[in-house]
Amino acid sequence: MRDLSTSYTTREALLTHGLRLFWSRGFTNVSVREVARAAGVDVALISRYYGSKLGLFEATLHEAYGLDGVVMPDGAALVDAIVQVFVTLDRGSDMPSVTRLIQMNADDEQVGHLVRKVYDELWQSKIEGVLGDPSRAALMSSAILGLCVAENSLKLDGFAAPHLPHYEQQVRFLLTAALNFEA
Amino acid sequence: MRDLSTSYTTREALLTHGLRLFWSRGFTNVSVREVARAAGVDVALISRYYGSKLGLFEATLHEAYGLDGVVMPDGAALVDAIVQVFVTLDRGSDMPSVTRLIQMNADDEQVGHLVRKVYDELWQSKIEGVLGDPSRAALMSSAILGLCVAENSLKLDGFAAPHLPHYEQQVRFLLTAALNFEA
DNA sequence: TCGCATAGTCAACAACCGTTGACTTAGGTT
DNA sequence: AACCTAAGTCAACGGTTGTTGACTATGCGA
Repeated sequence: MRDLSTSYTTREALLTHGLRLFWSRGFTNVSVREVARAAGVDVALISRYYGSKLGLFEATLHEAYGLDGVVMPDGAALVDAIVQVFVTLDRGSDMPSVTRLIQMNADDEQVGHLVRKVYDELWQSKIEGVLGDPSRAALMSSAILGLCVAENSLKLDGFAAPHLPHYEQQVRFLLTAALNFEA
Repeated sequence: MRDLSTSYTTREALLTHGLRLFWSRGFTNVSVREVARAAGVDVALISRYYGSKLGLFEATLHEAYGLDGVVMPDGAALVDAIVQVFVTLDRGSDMPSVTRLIQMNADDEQVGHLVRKVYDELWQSKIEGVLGDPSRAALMSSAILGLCVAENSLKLDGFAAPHLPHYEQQVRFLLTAALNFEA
């Protein structure tokens, strides 16, 4: 049987709802009281179990991106993989997007540092490992970020409708261009 | 002689310091008390003169981007113009960058709407007017945004040092690529 | 000189923030 | 049964937020 001890359930509930809320509205815009209310538990339990609000946030980071060892293909397949993860997977899914995470938490210095570390460990370093060239990898990252910001934050007309056939084509185009960059 | 009536000076001081602070740390992360302290005036004067915190923010938007009618060139010169405004002008200058403004205020829905409107009026619609193609214009915007986010928010290694000769080259490359996008 | 509108000061408001410590309750072990 | 550890509850702390209204001071026109 599954372990139904209350402590486990509470911790998990806090983690789940913290994840959902932090990712939808950013760290600073979500209060611990709100997370606790969503999880149906007392506020004090957050401090008890995760030490602090930041502790809970860090836990959600590990929960979301902690252990998966994503293997990056190279060449044109790299573009496919990125498109799949950043476009197909992120869109319409509950799974939090790293790029969305970045743009939602650009305001807080402390959190921004954490987020940056996650992005680097999860994507930047891997893309760099595949491409070999840090400069080109950085350009690819910026292309990814730009597309995400344009869509989520700026809500540009061209990107506003996710079902548009243009979108994936655009993403693919820009990524391929960045991939072929020569310094 | 210059008009030295106190009311004018106070309004201007609030506007100036509000501009500086809002642009450096975002709307939500700056308190009205902080702006008032920087301006050397009482907090209540913000509500008096600008109605509310949001009112002051709107005023700073108009102050920064209100009246200048930027004329956009076309073709390759468009890339030059964008590079000049978004890279050369923004960097190291006190003049607030629109892209920086966008990324700093992505968290607040109310402010985000204002910021988006400013960006569209100031750049997106103009780029679109020059290129004719909304899809390509959106792609250029996303390229611009990505470069800005990669540099300011993510602080990627490749972009961390503004004096790097690579940077302008990268910007130019990605913008040109987006410019040549064909749907 | 008498108002009077405006500028500026001050204290307080109600609401929210993250965090803490004392408390009661329950479960399992000796 | 007695004990003890852990879980959960509750109220309060000190701090910050944006905003308001009553107050005084100043300068200008009648």
